[in-house]
Amino acid sequence: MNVVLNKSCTFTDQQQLSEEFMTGYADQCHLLVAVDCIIFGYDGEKLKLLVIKRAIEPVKDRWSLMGGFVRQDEGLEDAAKRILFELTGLHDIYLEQLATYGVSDRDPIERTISVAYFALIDINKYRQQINDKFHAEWYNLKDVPQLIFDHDQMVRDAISKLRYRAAIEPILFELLPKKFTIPQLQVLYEEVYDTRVDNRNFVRKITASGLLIKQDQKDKSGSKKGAFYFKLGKPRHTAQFQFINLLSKAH
Amino acid sequence: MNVVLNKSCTFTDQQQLSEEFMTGYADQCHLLVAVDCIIFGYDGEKLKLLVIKRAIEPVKDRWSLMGGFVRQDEGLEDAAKRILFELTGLHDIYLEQLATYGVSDRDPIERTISVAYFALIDINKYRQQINDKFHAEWYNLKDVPQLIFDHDQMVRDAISKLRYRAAIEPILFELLPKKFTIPQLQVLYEEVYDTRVDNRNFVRKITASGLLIKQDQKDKSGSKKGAFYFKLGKPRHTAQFQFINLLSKAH
DNA sequence: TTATTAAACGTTATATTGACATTTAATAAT
DNA sequence: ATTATTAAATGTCAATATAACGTTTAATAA
Repeated sequence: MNVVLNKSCTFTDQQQLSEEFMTGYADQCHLLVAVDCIIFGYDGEKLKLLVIKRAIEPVKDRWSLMGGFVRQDEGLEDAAKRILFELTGLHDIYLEQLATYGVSDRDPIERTISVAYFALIDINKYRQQINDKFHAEWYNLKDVPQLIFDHDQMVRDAISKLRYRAAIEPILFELLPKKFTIPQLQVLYEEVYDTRVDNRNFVRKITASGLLIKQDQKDKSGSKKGAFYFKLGKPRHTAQFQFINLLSKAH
Repeated sequence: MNVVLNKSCTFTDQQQLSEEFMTGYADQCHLLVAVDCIIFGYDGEKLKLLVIKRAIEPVKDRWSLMGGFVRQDEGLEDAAKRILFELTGLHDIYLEQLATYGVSDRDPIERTISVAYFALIDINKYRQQINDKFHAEWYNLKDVPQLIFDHDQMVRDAISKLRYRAAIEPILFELLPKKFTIPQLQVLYEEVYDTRVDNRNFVRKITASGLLIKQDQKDKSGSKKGAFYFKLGKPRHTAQFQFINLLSKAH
């Protein structure tokens, strides 16, 4: 594999910190900048991750996050949106910057900085469209195969951040359809935090938030009795509710 | 000002996403990658921010965060540590990645990605050493002057993240000396969250955490009676205590 | 009509929280 | 020596939130 060294990088050790502020940034080191997407999905039962199977060398046939390079006049988030669209065909997906990975040897081909974003999508909305060429596949979070480079670490960090954020803001609703049931919601929390939750306490707290609006219809698919649909009252992000204590363990 | 366009960037619109996985990353776009540091300090009374006055064109005499470019074989965090050391002479500073800023026009000179880190340091430990050349200055957080580029936004984001993190982990102790007093600690929380706190409730909660170890000596500098010193018992980060409800407003 | 299944609902004891005032330890002033 | 001053340190109680726990209900299947 051929390592491409950037011609315009003529860094020397005498370089001063203040060089940034010389006229222009000539002779500074330019690096490859990639974006990788950790795409979470929920189908009403399992929390899943979308990964792609590399069809091309190098690391052919290994699993990977969806990623790509940032273009010259493209913002980071724009790049992430573009990549998500190319993979899923979806617009307006919940997208949040996770972290940037920049250890110098993280990519064996060439030194690359990767800005990781995580996305939350309702799996049922996603219908594999143009994207057979990416060999995309949903895996249950627990069964995700080993990924290339530092992508495993990215996924761990993404879960950690997801838990973190979901404890403070109601972002998990991004994983659900407009209408969802309480059991679906509860299982989602159980999946995200990898724990069982006491149903009665869960309902008490979630209703105390005042976020949910009960619908007349029921979802009959999951049980004989059926479960009432709810929808989110306030716009998904405005609600400032503490979800921290939503999890009281089931016994 | 001369805009330096990277010679090795020969991106075309026909470029495929999967190009990342061709043999090597030839002809991909390389970008400038900078690191900027949001440096918080506390002197026992005020939460402060360290900024530098640009001595050189362009944007001469404007205030700025401390930053620099990432070098070819240098990790992102290594770059941040190097910059921090060059400015403060300090090693082993608490450093956390904040976010990466990559809107394509954020830097008027040349398209630059900036990875922002925030640092927490005990001001009294910091003695301006080699660094007169940077014209560094501590400002009370409320009085920080306007900064260049998107640095104001970075500072706002850093405060937001600091509050966020401090609500879950005891990171604010990084801003204090080894031995500190309860009043110092309380004022620190008040500064970070920009609110007054009820002293009795604060003490109850902070002692309930079991983190603090009371010392025999008192700090006599602040009052006639003096305030007992405490130190942090457990290593600063291991403690997993919920600091969320540490703030009950004073009336 | 009965059995089955998952959804929906309620109570109580305990722990946590917010609101609120007084006492204490040291120094400074008389 | 006594008193004044200042900030530190401490305690109580009512209200709220929490965790733990079992029973009833609505629908379908047998």
